[in-house]
Amino acid sequence: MSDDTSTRGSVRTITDLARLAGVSPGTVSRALAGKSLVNAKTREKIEAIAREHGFRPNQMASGLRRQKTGVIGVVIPLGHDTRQQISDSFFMTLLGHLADELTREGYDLMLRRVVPETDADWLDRFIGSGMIDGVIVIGQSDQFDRIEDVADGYGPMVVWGNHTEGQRHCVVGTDNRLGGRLAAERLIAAGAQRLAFLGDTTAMEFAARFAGASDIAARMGLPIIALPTHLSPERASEEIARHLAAHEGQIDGIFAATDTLAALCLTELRARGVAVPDTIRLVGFDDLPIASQTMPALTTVRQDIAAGARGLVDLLLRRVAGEETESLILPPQLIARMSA
Amino acid sequence: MSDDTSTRGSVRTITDLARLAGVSPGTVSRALAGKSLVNAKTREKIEAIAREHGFRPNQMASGLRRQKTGVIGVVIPLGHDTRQQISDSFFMTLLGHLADELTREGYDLMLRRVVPETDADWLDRFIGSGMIDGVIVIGQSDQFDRIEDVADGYGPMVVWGNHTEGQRHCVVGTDNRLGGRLAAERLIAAGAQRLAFLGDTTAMEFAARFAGASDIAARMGLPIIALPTHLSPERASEEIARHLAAHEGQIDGIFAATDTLAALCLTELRARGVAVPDTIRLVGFDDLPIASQTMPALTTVRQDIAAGARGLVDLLLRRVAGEETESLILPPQLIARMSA
DNA sequence: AGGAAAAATGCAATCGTTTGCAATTGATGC
DNA sequence: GCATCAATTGCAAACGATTGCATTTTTCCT
Repeated sequence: MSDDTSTRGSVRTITDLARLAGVSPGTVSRALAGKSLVNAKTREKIEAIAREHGFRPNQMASGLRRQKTGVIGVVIPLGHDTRQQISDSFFMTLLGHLADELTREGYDLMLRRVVPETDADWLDRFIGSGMIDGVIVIGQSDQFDRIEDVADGYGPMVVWGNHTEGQRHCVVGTDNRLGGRLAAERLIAAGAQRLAFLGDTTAMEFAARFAGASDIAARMGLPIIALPTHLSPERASEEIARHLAAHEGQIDGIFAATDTLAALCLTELRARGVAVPDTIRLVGFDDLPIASQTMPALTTVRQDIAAGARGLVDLLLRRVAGEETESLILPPQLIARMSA
Repeated sequence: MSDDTSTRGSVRTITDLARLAGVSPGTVSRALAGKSLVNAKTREKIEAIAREHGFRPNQMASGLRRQKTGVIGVVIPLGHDTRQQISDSFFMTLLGHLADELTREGYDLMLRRVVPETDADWLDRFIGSGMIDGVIVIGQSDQFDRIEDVADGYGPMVVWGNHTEGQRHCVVGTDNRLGGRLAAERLIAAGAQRLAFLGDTTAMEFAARFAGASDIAARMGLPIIALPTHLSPERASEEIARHLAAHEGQIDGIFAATDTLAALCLTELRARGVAVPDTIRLVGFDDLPIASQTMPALTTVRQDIAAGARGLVDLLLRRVAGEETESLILPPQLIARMSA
């Protein structure tokens, strides 16, 4: 190839480039940074040489000097159930949108999955590494207190999760309690009288969803029970089967904490020959793609993932810039389909 | 809190710590790095102080000096169809496993999504940034040639994708052609005589799957047609509907490039009142969680995602260490369920 | 006790870029 | 033609950790 004369990579540092251009490294730095303090012709020449040799300034050195890395950390704390989020397409979709948003703002994304149980120090370690300008925590898991602690001393952090009155860390999330109310109202409107909640209520978001459903059940004088269930498909199927067997004939409306769980539940119900929505009504949460593809299609509570990602990035970047920001609570929306 | 006396963050540099410990920065560095050249008591003292003040060495500075960052780049090139992979749970699951594997090996993961069309320079830019010790490319998209070019001058790169005879870059992937054969054989064994392939054959992996199916069709003297379909759910549904309408009654076996497409196809077939597998047999690819939850459950060709992630990381780290490595081709496995 | 070898530590240069300040160049006005 | 001022550029000190080499301290042997 003809442009191989450029000996790809022979110009590795700004100093090499400076020598070629016959100027000082400082000038090269300014030229490439687009500062106005450099003569137009000089800049042009430098840019030409840089382009020709495919030169890229070393981000580590730049980061070190400027005390800014251009990288945002995204950390996913995993609960006991290590495999929990790996298959949860909600988190993964959120991650995809985050990557888009951050890229658009010129930031890179450093992803870390941590197991708080085996590594109490997870958040401080990430922040203290000097590699990131800010951090987005996806999911509070059972680490609410630790996050609160960190928030006191570290500004540029935003968390996806549930909002609690008076909390100190900045959070973005759906109004889970309201979502729970919508779900329960729908189940009852569809004729359900004895409700059940499918999900692990030790997770804050899920607890709030359950609380919302309980609000409505209480107001209507109807019973509601919680059926603890893990998120990972292997365990969930079995647990759901047990729950359904144990409460056979005693429930006629199920609110699943997640569409994923709802879909599994649907499979189990079919296996048991239970008619949905005639015998048991079912409502999910998230409005994942799968919700519209089950048979019958899932009635569910939608979270606006794209808006969530935008909110997370927007708030975080303002915090990186030193601003104080309020939390952002997004409204859930009931998507009526066939299952309730 | 009592340990707030540690004035969190007052000890920011190795020099601060050295002053407190009454030694030189060099010694602190050696102590923290676990080198054996430092006295046990000194080390202990330094470690104690470090722990007490929550000290973490700055990774940027360390990376700069050592010319090693401890970060592996993961880049997802997006085709024309920008939204393509965002919802594709195959890629996201692979990403999750990659994060696990890299963490286990002590590396961080830097994620970047790029649109080669608007940014011809995507791969060189990432590599030249000095931020990463190596790069994993998830999917060749339509960038085969560019990847080949880069591979000539840059060692630590491994690509997830399809293997082509004589290619120069190191790839990990499923034997797509064999997978395609398995799918077609199954369809035919289930009674299909007129086959169709659902998917975009301009993507290399998909082309190989189609080629495999065509091998079998040709051997059996049966016809097979390609029905070009995008991956994003919005466009796919509509396109599938059009295909089904256009070829009504002319096909009795469909091989979908992806479980996601297969699931959508199933929904469309149901909408049209077509019986599966009686009238039309359907086989997917990937064995995603959704495959076992459709009605009827999907017969599909499994890719071992976890093994793929392990392979990618293993090969990459060996290349980071300077080794030359061969590509790794994983065997697909037919998972027989109800749809064919 | 004396001396050599081994162990521990300190010193200072280095990684590549940025940036405050000083020095140079060129332009302008009289 | 000279002083003045603005526009460019060069110089050198950072950023924080690492490491080869020199120096000190300790250990151990005779």
